[in-house]
Amino acid sequence: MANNEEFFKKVVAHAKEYGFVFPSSEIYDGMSAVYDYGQLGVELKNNIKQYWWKSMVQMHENIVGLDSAIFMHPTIWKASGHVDAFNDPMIDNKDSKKRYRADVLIEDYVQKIEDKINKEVEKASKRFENFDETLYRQTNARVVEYQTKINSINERYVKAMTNNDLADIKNLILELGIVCPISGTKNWTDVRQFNLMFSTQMGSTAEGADVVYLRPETAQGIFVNFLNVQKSGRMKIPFGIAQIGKAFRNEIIARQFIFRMREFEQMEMQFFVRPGEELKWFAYWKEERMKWHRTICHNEKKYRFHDHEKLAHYANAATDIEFEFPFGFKELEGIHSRTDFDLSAHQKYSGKKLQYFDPELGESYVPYVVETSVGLDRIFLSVLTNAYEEEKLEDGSERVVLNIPAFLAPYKVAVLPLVKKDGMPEKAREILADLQENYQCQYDEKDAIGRRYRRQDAIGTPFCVTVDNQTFEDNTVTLRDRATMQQVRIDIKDIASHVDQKIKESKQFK
RNA sequence: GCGGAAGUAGCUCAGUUGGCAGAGCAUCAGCUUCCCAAGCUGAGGGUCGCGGGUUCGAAUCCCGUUUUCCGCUCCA
Repeated sequence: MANNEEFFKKVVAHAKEYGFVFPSSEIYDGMSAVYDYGQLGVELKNNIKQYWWKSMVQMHENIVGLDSAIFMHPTIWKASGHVDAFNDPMIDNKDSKKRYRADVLIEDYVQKIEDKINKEVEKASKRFENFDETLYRQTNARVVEYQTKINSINERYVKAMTNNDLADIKNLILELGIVCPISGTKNWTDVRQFNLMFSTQMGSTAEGADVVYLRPETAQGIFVNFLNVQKSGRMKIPFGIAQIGKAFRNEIIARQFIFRMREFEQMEMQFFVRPGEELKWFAYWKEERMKWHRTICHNEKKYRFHDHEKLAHYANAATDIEFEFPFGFKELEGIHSRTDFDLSAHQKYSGKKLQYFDPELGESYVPYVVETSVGLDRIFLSVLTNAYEEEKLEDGSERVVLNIPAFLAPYKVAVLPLVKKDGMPEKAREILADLQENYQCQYDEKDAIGRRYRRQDAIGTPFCVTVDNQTFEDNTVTLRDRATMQQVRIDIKDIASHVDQKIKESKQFK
């Protein structure tokens, strides 16, 4: 594990050093869990996006795209359950360092009182055979006393929650003498509210402004546009809507570099199906998506499914595709059978019908939804961690190489004059100009050729084209392969077709 | 959020008891070089994370803060 930690640190350092990922606002000390993509990172990220879009939208005639706004009507987040699901008050015990939900602590306390009541009543009823008037009265009085206490606790708790009076919830915990089950102490921190969603105001005056949220997932933008797309695109079920976009989550703790960020990018596809057919499609997409991932990293052992046993409120089946990062197997993509939860909720909250008339069945229904939702930044990280390699070469020297699949590599070709004289730079720039039409290319004439090859290795450029003296004799160049370091001599006019072929091969699933 | 450690040039780090801010690599310019980093000459680059305090004097001591890493915690 220590090795993996070291390895991961090296990948992170490499990402920064070569311009893949920078900490956000670095000159102002940075922002926790926010990162910027640099000149190489943006290329890699865009390539991943394009590949996903092509696979999902371009290659499926029944899937279309969408780009919905980040701001949405606040009621959407009530309908989706996001507003209610994440307003728990939390409290920490300073001695045991354990965190609890303050409401659960109070509920547990109330539960204990109820247990006491039950015990007493049970005790009393056992002696019921030889009826004991005194005991009956005593028990009755105590039940009333407990019940009053419970009621007053509940009343105060509800009031505090309604007024968002977190200080009073803490007071209540202190007054009741609730102790941490682990440390047994009452050394509590203040109660704090953790809300998953970022909020801001819309409207230019403070008084007239409404609270709006930054979307915590892109999916809802698809659901609320379901009928727009279906009708304007004349879509027939089953069909899908795909979207790539930013989402925002106010994570309590965000670590592991770009794995969990507060601002991140999702690539989602919501597939609308007939009720009752959702599990069939769930199985279909589960398999399809796994195949897709395996074109990015050809090592099958790096991927696995993690089926959810405990399902979210909206799902009737769910699985994750996990990737083996240096810090363990972690979720890359979620595939969820969301039932009709979202569309039904929006139908209810908006008062608008969100139904589809199925001409084959001759009836209307709220479609069921199967979702594929993948973290773009996580794929990025999986590509990077999987690509990074420190090689010991035969001559004893070392090279750091990023084995990024050619079809995703930030730069496809580097064009290099063997030496900076004899017209080689000019010839190289000629070739470069030609290749730039189709590929992201680099030109480099500084330093010895071997060093330049290493520089390209370090940023994952799969091909290096080198102009030498022979180029002027027969119009050929050498083409070096990143992985093997082998060179072939090919005609200048064949470079493009050669590179094309290799790029194509790089995503072939073996 | 709690606890621990760290933050000095682009990177890796040194900096003694508080006394002129350093090295290697990298970068840039030039020379050399016909195929796999570390040849020669020269140059640029730092408010020592940030703010305050102690001191004649702080990278160094103290307090606060922030970021990163580790552990805990959290993650429909």
